[in-house]
Amino acid sequence: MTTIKDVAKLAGVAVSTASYALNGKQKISEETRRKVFEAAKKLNYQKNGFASDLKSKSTKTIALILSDLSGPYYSQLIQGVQDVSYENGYNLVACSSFGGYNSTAVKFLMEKRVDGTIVFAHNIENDLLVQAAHESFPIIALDRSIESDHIVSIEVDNEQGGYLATKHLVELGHKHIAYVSGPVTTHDNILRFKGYQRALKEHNLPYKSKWNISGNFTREGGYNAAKLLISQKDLPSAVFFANDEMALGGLRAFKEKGIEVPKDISVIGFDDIQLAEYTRPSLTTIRQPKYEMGALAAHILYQLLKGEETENFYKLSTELIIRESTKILT
Amino acid sequence: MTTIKDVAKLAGVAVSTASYALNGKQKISEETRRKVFEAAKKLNYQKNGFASDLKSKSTKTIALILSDLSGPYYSQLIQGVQDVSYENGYNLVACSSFGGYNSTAVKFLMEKRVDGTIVFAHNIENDLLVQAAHESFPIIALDRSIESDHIVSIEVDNEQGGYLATKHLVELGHKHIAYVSGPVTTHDNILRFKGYQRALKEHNLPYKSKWNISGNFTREGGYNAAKLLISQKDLPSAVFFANDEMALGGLRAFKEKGIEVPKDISVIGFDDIQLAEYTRPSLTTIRQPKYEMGALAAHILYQLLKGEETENFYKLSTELIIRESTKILT
DNA sequence: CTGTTAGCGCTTTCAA
DNA sequence: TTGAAAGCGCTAACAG
Repeated sequence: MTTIKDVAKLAGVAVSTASYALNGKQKISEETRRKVFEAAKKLNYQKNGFASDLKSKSTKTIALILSDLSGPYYSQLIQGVQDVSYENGYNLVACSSFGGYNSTAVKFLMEKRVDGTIVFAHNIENDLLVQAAHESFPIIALDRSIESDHIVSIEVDNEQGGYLATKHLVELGHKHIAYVSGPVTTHDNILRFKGYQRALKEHNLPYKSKWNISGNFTREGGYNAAKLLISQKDLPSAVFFANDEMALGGLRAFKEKGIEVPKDISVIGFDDIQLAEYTRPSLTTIRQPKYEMGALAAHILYQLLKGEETENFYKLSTELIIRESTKILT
Repeated sequence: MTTIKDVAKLAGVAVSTASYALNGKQKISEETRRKVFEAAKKLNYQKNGFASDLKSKSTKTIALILSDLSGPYYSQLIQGVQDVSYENGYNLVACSSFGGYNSTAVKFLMEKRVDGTIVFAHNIENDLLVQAAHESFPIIALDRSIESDHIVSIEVDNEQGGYLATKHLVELGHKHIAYVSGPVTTHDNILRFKGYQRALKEHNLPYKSKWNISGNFTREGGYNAAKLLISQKDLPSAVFFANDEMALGGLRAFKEKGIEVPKDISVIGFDDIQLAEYTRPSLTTIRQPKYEMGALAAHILYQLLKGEETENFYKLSTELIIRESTKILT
């Protein structure tokens, strides 16, 4: 590997001069600059990133930590982060927290290989984030609330989303509304369920636990939950699936049993994944502002990096997207 | 920031001892190790990744460079890379080549911030890769063929895919088969088109240039191409869209004009994107082995990193996926 | 088993 | 405008 030393030697200047020239500092004469660049080119010199980072104590890059790099779910979020990063002249790398303590994510968090990070990965514990955060290493935590210095959390208002979904069904005249939940201990699920209950209560509708079925946030789980609902007789007139994946499974189960959506039963999901638009019938759902979330996260991170003050908690609203899977109860 | 020096001082040992202890080297006594860890914990010590990389000349991480980090298209590819990386105990970061010469990707390529890289981004030129590649920095180039030391290319057999698609249509009895192409200069498009022509020739079917329409690889382009085909009268009985996105646009155009797929016209795509399964009718297409491509790329990269020999060129086969959008010509 | 020390490749202060 | 030299935080060779 050729180093800056080699370049300096070939150009017949001092290392410092070579460094100044290569980095475009003003104080170097045209002549010298040219010589240095020539030498660099001849040797196919490529700077060693670590060495310069080590010295300058800044990498001009941030990391986006996701629990699954390959999830299409993150697409818009990434887009938001990317756009804002680009505007700010920062570099962005994405890494996965797959593998827990041995994951790339944890390595990046603990070894400060970047200037700051945005974390959207539930398999990383709060403690670890608290430990990793530092004045010179701010962290933006998505979809969790965490109170600590140098950490800002951004959450989607899941409670409001749950409320919105349920209210939509109620306003269509539905009085018997089932809730297919995600893993019961999940933060997201708990809040969506709270919103569901609040809407019921506000409209004086009773909550029936037999209509609260667990679906594990998976397509399969939603399928099974719908099957269970059907086998219970006394089918509700509407079902709120706590995410779209489960709703997809539910749609399939209803179709298999000859129950027509939305004629016989209304279905609403949560997330607005890409597929929601393409199912038959297309899926009414609650849209999470994912792009905005990513953009906001990046924006705040860059403020922090500039030493500016910010709130340490943000909440984003959801939006009801009405498609074909819900209709007025006749 | 607390450094290893601070830890050593607090523990009352030398830096080297602290380093050995922290890195789990054998030669340190239990007692000393304990002292060091205690001190590290008390100071919330976190190692500086660059410094150690600089010294050890290895990062144990590779980069996956994509032209668009947020594209759902890459999902399976990433999965393949990730799985194999995990098995090999390497870290993986993904970065985008968006922004050309100022992109994160180029920074990582030129500044050797990782041990090696897999590139799937057409906006990075061959020259740059050739320049960046080095014995200690192997590069795997996907979907392009490039001949240079320390670079291995992996391609999907686009020609064979084009042939397969066309042959499928021919075998269903179609004699009038249009080709909706991507940008005409694209490597991918050229090869798919070649395959199309080979299949025609092999079955003694004439090639008609009026049935070769450009669609730019976009949904919109496919839509327009289909419209054009329709307005030309003399509609072919089958259309091969050089990718699924265009086929989606085509499907919409046909539906709008009351032309039924596959009754009136057969449609085949290329890629097997996730949506292909969900359109009405679902889309017959050519699947690219994306997971395999990612896994193979990573596998080869790790071989190279271990100093083993490999081929410098690999070609992967495609597969015909028959769904509803093609049928026997009656 | 532990300590001393050189040095990875770079940036930047200071002096010329 | 240029050069000499210090030192970022760490690892590892070597000596004890």
